[in-house]
Amino acid sequence: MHYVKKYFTEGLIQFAILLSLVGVRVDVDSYLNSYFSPLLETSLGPASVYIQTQFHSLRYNLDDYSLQHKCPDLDYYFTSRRLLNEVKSLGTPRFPITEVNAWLVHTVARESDTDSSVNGAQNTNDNENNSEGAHNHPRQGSSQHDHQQSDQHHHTGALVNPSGSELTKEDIELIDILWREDVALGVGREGFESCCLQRGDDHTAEDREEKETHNQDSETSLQPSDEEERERPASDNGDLPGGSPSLSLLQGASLEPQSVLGVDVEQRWQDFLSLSELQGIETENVQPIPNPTISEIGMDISEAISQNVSLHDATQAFRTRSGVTRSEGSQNLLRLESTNSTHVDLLLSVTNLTSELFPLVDNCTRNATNQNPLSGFLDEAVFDQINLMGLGIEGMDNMDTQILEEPDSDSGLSLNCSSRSLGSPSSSEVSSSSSSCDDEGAVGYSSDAESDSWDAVGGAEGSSTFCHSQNSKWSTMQTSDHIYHNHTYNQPPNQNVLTSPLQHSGCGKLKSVKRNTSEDLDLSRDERRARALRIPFSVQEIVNMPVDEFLELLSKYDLTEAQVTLIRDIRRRGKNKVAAQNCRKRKLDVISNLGNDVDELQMQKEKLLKERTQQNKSIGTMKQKLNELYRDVFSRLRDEQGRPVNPSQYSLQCNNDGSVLVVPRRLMTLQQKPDKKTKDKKH
DNA sequence: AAATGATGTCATATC
DNA sequence: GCGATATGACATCAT
Repeated sequence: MHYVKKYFTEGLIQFAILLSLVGVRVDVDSYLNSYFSPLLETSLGPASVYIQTQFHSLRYNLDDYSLQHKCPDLDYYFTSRRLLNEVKSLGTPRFPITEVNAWLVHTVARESDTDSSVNGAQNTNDNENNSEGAHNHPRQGSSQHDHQQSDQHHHTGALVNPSGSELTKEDIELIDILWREDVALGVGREGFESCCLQRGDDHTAEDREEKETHNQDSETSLQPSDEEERERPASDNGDLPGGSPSLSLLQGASLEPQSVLGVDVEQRWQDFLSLSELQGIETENVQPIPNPTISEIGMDISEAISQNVSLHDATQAFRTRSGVTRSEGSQNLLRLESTNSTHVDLLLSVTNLTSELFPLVDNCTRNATNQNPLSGFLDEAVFDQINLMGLGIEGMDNMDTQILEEPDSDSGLSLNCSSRSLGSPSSSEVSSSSSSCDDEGAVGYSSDAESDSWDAVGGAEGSSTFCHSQNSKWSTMQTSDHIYHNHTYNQPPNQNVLTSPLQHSGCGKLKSVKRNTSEDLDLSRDERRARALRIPFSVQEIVNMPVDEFLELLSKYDLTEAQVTLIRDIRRRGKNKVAAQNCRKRKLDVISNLGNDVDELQMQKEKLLKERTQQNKSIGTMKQKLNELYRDVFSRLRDEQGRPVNPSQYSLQCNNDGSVLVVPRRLMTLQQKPDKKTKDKKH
């Protein structure tokens, strides 16, 4: 009787819990109080409240809201209820009860596998449930039924999922581990556990211990409330102490004899149905939750992962027997194992887990909620969510693949480049590379890609079909990847043979070419031409070497006509370039010198002008003094009669002997005329 | 957008 | 005559 009571209690509590999972608090208290009030004292109220709030806190976690307390108090619960009632009053769609049906399907599946004795009753029950149209999907039911009848032995200890694949014991263990981690989160642990009771008492005992440890260690927020603490002793009469009330019920259920359990589960299901019928208002008043259960479940599991739960082994074992998703999970596992493991890896495994679990839910709910017009809502939501998770993981998978592959590809490119780069200089000696286009290794000419670019530019002189096929291969490869690589190979950077210091000062045409390919940034036109024709000499060498050496070089090596022409042109242009630069420099020097000369002459001119001014000034002073002297002299002169001499009629004449004569001006004019005549005659 | 300077290149002259 | 050099002229680019 004790077991019966426990199972009734457990069933009802499960029902309440499951309803709470979908955001509904079914008012079963009155029902339970009226029939099972002693049992209800143990854990029903707290359990439903607890799980409901816990579950909604997960929903918030899924929606990236702020993290909620994992142990919400009753205020939160009543707030949630109030809000849900408000939403319900708005006439929002009713939320289907597919969650409940899903777990019941698990229960049926488990019980169908327990033993043959139970199978008979189970099959009967399945048939009954199928006839009711509220339990199993017809396909699943029939397949399950067929499998069980034809190959019961094969399916012993395994759950059968709708797709026909099996959930073996390892899977169940995995699921159990996941749920064990989620037990504190309260997501239908009991329902799932009821499916897994077939594992036996030993295993259940182990689980019990693990449950306790996990409940005590992982979720501090899930510590039972005071009310729960008070009720714990009541649950200790048949249940193990510790953990949440749901856990207590679970443990109690696990201790049940399976034979009784199979009947009781069905009885509970019948009770549930009757309860739903009796409280149709309540079941119909199932309160909607926007985008609820699947995301919550998914996040529930992922949150279990986020709790540093080491599910690695379990998930791995789980994956190894999965189908496509398992293989994907394995790939993901292989990629991610090297790094921090548990989070993403387990998320992947959980995704696979959900993808394996929810088909059961899908089919079962579809079966169980055929009469519910909203039965597809949850299914679509479920699989949308799963798909989203899968897509997310696939996206992450791709990202990881890229991350992991890019270095390889990049390194491969580098290897290609380096290998080619290493290969060419070995054959880059002039003696071996000048005559044949097969020889790539001109000194300092690492790439022939310039030929195409050069030809495209139009700078080809002579036949540039020289090794064109090979160049084309190079060009396609180099235009993007080899551009910024060092082509100096074994040569030191300062010995880049194609780099002429004079050619880096700036070149107009070169700049125009440079814009065509980014590789041209460091190469002049002649350098590109020389590279294109595989000239085995550097431009600098061609330009700067002496004439005799240059002629010897031309005669020594078997160069084609185009090469010789190009070499001569390179030398001519190079020298002319230098000459032009020198010429301009000289011109500038000449201009500068002429400017200096102009300045100097200007200064000299100014000096002379100043000097002339000084002289003129002196002359003026002297004339003034001379005039004064005249006046002074004539003022003192007297004629024979003693009269003053008129200066206008007489003038002073200085002779070479220093004598001074006073000569009448008339006579002086007469003397000057014959002198002029004599001078003119002389000329 | 025009002016200007710098540079490369070609043609030509000169040595 | 050849090569080197010098230089004017032109084109192109950058400022």
